[in-house]
Amino acid sequence: MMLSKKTKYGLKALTYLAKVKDREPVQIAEIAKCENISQKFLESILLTLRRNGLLGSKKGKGGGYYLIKEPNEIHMTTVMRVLEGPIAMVPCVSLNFYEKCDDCPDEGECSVHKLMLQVRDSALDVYRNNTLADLL
Amino acid sequence: MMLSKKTKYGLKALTYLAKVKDREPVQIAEIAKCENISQKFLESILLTLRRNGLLGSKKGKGGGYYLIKEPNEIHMTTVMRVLEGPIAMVPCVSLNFYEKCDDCPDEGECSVHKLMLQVRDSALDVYRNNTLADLL
DNA sequence: TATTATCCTACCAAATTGATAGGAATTTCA
DNA sequence: TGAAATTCCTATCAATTTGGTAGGATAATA
Repeated sequence: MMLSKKTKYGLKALTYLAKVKDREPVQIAEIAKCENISQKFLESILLTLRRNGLLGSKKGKGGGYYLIKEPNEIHMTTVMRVLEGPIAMVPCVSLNFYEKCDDCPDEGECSVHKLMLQVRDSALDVYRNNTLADLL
Repeated sequence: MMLSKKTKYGLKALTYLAKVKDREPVQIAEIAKCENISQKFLESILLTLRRNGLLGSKKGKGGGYYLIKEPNEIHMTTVMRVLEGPIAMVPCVSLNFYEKCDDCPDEGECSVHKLMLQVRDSALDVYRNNTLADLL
């Protein structure tokens, strides 16, 4: 149940970009150096953030990555889902990726289900109440 | 960030045992069968639950595992920590297993820290407010 | 003393994670 | 026009974690 480094690094990069004036493109190398992240690994993370509509990019000299929305419009629900996957800790309580447990005959009677439903709701609460702007 | 099967199975087994009359010992085989769990895997899970003071056991004929506390005295904070490990998703916000991130110069300024602190608190809230009895 | 059950250690295959390699595509600018 | 800068993309890899298995040691019962 640890946060993956992918998510950790992705969040740090987003934060870094949120602080940049005028949304100027920032190069991978700069972010990697300042945040102590393996450059190649960060490269792949920024790529998925771009593919999922959170970042824009520009190639060639003076190129790099930049936010395409304002920090207060970037919700942690989105960021977490893109980087870390479903917020629910079991598929049977997932809003977006629901799946029935094949070993569990009755969800209503399942203690795991009952508990994880609460955990999901409380996590969702946090993520919904935080945008990137709130973390600066 | 998925819940491990270890935790899932462990919780199901605890729930199963909580429903047993007079805390009679129940054999691994019975729980495994009723809850659709690999018997050998469940064996190792019950063992760690016993070693961590959540279960008692009895060997030989008529033996098995049983709760040694009442369900309403078994808190989910304990169960989760024993089965799943630290509740915090990053060591730098862990109460019981704190560790400084070596890549992060200032926790107070770290967005990951800020967010995960809230997530930890909200999860802790859920786990503190649930005993095994609440999940029956 | 035979049977029943937990106890314990070691092992294993599959999946995931964090990271690297190396070049293709695109943009800038001299 | 062409060299440099930068993202884009695919493939690969080692280490770790996870879920599960094997096989016998130990203890309790009858």
